[in-house]
Amino acid sequence: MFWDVNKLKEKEQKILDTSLKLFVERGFHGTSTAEIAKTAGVATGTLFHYFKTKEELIDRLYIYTKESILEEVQGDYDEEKPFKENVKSLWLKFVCLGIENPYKFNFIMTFHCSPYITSFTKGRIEEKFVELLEVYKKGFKENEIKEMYDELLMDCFWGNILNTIMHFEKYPERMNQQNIDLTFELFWDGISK
Amino acid sequence: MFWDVNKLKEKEQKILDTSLKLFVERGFHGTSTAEIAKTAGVATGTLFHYFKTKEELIDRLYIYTKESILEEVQGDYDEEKPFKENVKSLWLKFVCLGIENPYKFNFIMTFHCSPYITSFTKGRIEEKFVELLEVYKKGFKENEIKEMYDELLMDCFWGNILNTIMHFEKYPERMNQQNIDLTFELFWDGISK
DNA sequence: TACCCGACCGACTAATCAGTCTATATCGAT
DNA sequence: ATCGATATAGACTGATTAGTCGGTCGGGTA
Repeated sequence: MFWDVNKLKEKEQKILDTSLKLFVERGFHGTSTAEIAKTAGVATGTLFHYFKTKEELIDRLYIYTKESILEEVQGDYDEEKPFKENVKSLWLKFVCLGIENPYKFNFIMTFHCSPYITSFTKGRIEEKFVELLEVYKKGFKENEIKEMYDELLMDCFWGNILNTIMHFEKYPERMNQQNIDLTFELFWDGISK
Repeated sequence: MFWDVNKLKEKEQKILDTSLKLFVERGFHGTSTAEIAKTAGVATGTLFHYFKTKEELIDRLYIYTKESILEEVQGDYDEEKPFKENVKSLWLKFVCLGIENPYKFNFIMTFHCSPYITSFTKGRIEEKFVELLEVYKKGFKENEIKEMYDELLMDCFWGNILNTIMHFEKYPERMNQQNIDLTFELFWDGISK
């Protein structure tokens, strides 16, 4: 039956959610599978039923986390609006998402360089992010932006977003409309001619 | 004798160097003390002779790493030169240091948020960095900089440095005078009024 | 009814871990 | 030459680890 399909996946889901939290708080090797299972309220046998190895667990957690972020930032581009507003809108969406989901972003920041995630997995999900930004790349070329190669522009964009999220995580009392606008201007005025 | 004093500390030094490399590559819990000892070419007994616990090892490694960076960036401020040049000179020193010592910077990035380093240690070394930047803070206030609070300015400065290091680590073929100058302008034009 | 398959469990195992212990070696000082 | 202190070694230990195994349970199918 339909609700049983969901119920079946409930434990798998719980294992993923628990792993996200524990991996961020204590690291990959610092979190035992026994601890994940216990915290998630399942047996170790169940954990290894869904995930063949601990490596497969973190690998699939990486995909799951990145895809859930990607889903929330889809098809946002509005040709009617000025380019800067489009960029700011995307930037703001990522920043808000990061502040609302500190564990997800922390996990990605910590593990995107790690050897546990296979490069196949990294590449597969990276492609989707490049796709998302494709429509903006054209805009950057047509506007009053400093001359630079795509990779630098992308790293500046991402770097600024991650930096902003970490900053407001550190100083939550500073987070208000004015300061958020300011941090975007820091990025925009930097890349503007 | 003089060279014997150095020789005595040789193994301690080797343990620190080896730990830096292994902790970055495989994480804290992912690196066993036996592995560190073996790679460093000492016995486990020797490792625990110099470092009471694994926690003390990473704690002292953190101090050692940050202090070695700090030492190389001291007393650089030149009242004669324009402010922007002073800032760029400091910025450049950090960026070059980061590119020359990827393990050191990677270690700090990975572990400055980690629970293994005691907050006492973190605080003690953080003070010295704040001291270093004190002389620049005054300069920022007196120049044509956007109005913002110190913590945001500092996070932008550091964020840009770390971002730049990571970018050129990823695309070493892009690293040349022109692109390094450009990345600094990205920061400077961002914070400028 | 019978039986089959995937979900789920937790006791179990072989390997590995951080840290200890005891023994020897080498130092500088007297 | 002798001595206390420190440096070094590596076998050893109790605890913990990732992963296994043999089993129960319950819904779907024939």
